[in-house]
Amino acid sequence: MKAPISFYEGETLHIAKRLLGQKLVHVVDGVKRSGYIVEVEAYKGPDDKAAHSYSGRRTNRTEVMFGEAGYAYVYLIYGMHHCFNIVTAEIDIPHAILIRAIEPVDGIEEMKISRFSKTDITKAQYRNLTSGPGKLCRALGITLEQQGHSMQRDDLYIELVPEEEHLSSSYAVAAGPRINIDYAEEAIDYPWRFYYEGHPFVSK
DNA sequence: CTTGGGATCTAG
DNA sequence: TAGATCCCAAGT
Repeated sequence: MKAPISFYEGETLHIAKRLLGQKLVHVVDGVKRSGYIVEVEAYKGPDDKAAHSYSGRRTNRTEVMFGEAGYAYVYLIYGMHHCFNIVTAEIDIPHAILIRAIEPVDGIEEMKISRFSKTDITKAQYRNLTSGPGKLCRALGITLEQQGHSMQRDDLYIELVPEEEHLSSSYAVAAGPRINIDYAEEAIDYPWRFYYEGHPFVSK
């Protein structure tokens, strides 16, 4: 079942934790690519110094964060990598959740091609398929084209995972400080990164 | 128009 | 551990 808009409304930290174990789906050329979410980070502007929407900074790039929940916020970083976020909370509250890692499920061969241009890869390469925000975007075929897209589309959505196949029953949820936000002063230590402890696809 | 910097990844 | 590589936003 596709996660409804209401899934993304409410308290961002709760939504972040609820996203763990759900399936992120992107359909490319009619082929479904997906993975279980195993690592996320919450960004809560305008008060969060790590957020692009800090202090209400509203630009073409960040505009979507100020809109309603359940939309994709995609941006390019370091000139070459894409990062995929989902907007949460109410209108004018510019929160978003960065998806940092997934465990591959559907379309694995297609993801291998997108990442390594071949399907014959080593174990180490397989572990690197989707274990980071830039890597998973590359694998899923997410680019700036998806910026601002609704998560209710037929080709981009979260699929709610039935309780019995949920990773949360096998892994403990850990919380810790977010990665690479050393400029964020007092927000550096906020424990807004959530992940499955010991899961092989968690970054780093 | 110019400039500085960034929620990363890979290779060596 | 450095280098790739370029959008984005702020300032002139």
